[in-house]
Amino acid sequence: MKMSQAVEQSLVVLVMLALQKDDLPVKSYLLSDRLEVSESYLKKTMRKLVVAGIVEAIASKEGGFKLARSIADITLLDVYEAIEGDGSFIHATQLADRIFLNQESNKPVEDVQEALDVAVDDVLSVFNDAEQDFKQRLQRYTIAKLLRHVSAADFEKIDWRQVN
Amino acid sequence: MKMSQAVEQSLVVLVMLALQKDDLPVKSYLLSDRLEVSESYLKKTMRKLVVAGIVEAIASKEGGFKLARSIADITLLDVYEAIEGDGSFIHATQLADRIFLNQESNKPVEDVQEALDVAVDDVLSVFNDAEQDFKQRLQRYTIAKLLRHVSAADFEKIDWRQVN
DNA sequence: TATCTATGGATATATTATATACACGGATAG
DNA sequence: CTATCCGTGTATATAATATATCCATAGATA
Repeated sequence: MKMSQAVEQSLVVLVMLALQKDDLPVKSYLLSDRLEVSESYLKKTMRKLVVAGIVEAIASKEGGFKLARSIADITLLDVYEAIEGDGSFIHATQLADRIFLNQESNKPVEDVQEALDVAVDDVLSVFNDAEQDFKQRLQRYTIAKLLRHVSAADFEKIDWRQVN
Repeated sequence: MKMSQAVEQSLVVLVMLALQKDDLPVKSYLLSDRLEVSESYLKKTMRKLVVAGIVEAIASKEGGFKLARSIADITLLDVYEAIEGDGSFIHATQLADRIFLNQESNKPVEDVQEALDVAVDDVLSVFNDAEQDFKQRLQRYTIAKLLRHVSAADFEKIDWRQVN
């Protein structure tokens, strides 16, 4: 079970946008060149952040991407869900139903079958709870908190749009 | 980020083995036939459970798979890690290092770079903590607890090896 | 209105999950 | 002992998904 690299990519981009001087939009090729990743893929990733309302896209000359809201309002969970979606880690098949399917003998197990239905619900809710634990931890952390060691004086100093 | 279906498959198989009369070994084709899954893939999955010390394999006529230890000693985390491995959800690339790489101008950002190094460590540890939250929840649940609604009288009643 | 941007669709490639086939070694029932 | 039949290991095939590329189009603004 692995997380898409696009999540890490998104976090790095958001940090760059947070540091951008005057909150000016940064073009996709400036981001992809600097991070040495594919521009096309980065644009698709950025699109997900746009749809999630995390960044704003400006399709124009002198356009690009900028933050859509305060870095204090962007949690790691927001970024994670923007990229990975809000689906569950596990998706319930009806595998356990087949345990007692098509049986001809072994009839005196109806109460066992009922107990197993409870067990299936248990498994799903335990995994669901575990997933919630994971996501709640991500929700407690914002981009602002990530950047807490950047002094106020250093914000707004950098312009990624300068060639260098 | 999705979990392999082999995890659910493993849990169902473990339940079947737990209910097996006299703890007799059950052959792979009996398991795969009943669950209507590929026998080859199920055998590969079972092999992981063997390596993890969760089930025992007996390669012989009248052989098969049986539990290697008490269902009170098999947690959902044991099963999850047997299948998915003990690796991390996220694996650190050095993507963030490139933010300030190859820059010619923008020199007065060395302290920003230091702050970002801290931020990268933060992100990794937050995701790591979230993962630990997830896994700790799985560790609190055993197969025995899953089957707590199966009455003692119903254990040891079923023989999956009977044709039916 | 010209220009440059993000967008969307189609498609290609890489990686991983799932599935199949088969030769081999090993344990045990007889 | 030995024939039998099981799991193991390897190689390979297929499906699904992640990552990457290209290009035509729409949109915003200088």
